[in-house]
Amino acid sequence: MEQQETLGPVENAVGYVLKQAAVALRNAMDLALRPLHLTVPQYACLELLGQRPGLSNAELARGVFVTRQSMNVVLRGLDERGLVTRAAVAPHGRELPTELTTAGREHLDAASAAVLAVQTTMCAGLTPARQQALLETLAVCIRNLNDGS
Amino acid sequence: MEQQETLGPVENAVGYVLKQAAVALRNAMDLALRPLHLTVPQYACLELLGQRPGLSNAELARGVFVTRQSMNVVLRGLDERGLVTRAAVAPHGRELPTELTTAGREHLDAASAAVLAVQTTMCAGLTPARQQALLETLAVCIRNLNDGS
DNA sequence: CGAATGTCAGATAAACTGATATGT
DNA sequence: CACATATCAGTTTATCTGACATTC
Repeated sequence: MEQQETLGPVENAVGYVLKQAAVALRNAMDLALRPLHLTVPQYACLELLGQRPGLSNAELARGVFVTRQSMNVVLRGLDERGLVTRAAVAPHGRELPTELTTAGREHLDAASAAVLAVQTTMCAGLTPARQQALLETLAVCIRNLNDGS
Repeated sequence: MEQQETLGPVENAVGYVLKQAAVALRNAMDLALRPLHLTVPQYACLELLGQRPGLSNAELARGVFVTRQSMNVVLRGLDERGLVTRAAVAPHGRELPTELTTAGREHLDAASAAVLAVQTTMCAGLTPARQQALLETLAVCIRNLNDGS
């Protein structure tokens, strides 16, 4: 197996490395969340709800950058499992505010700890300054990409 | 000192920002490659083949971090469109070396230019030193994540 | 035999677009 | 009416696991 040969331009492209990092992170999070039977999108939804209770489907969708339709699927799954509750009637418009149940809160706490561990692993050996620089540089990249579209 | 509460912890998590950047990049690349009727995995395969002609399916799969099965699908698509050719008989074992056709090379050249433009857009305003730091920091993250699994 | 490879088949996850109904 | 929301339905894309034959 010739894994560590000469590194061509491919391996040095920012996009390539960025994708690789995202995939590795995704896999690690999947693994960490599997014991809790949560997918990454489900976790993201719970986390957002934990910080901002009462968000509606459309608001959650915007918060995680997916369509309302995608978030609807996630939300229904969480609802069926009793991790969230949705208001039966809409207090305003068609918005159905969603909140964590006790079970949902417990799942979220466990999941948060697992995800934090992943993040700690990922950033091992990086000084706080370097982590901050990573955050800021990525923020610039995101803005650059989204401005164009 | 009071942090402004508009940004919750979610938006400051490294994983969150990393995913966001990867999604934004993916969308931008999809857009850039659409006129060429190439998906991102197909482009990645062409790029790798351009730099290392004669790679087999399994080797290509390892190069872009997907399974043999996934790469097989990509490769078949490219073969049917006449962008790559695969040896009819295996010179060694079961490996079927793959190479770009003339049309494949042309597609690759156009795709490379489009992808480079995306990358340039993404990194606008970043000094070479900051780009380099981004690459190195991400490399550390990748290593940290993969060592654990 | 054991290991790597190519490939067929089916399953899944996570997103999408389109259409429809409802409420302000 | 315009607009935002919820949700149903169908589709797409990119992956995966499992199985099997082949070849060194």
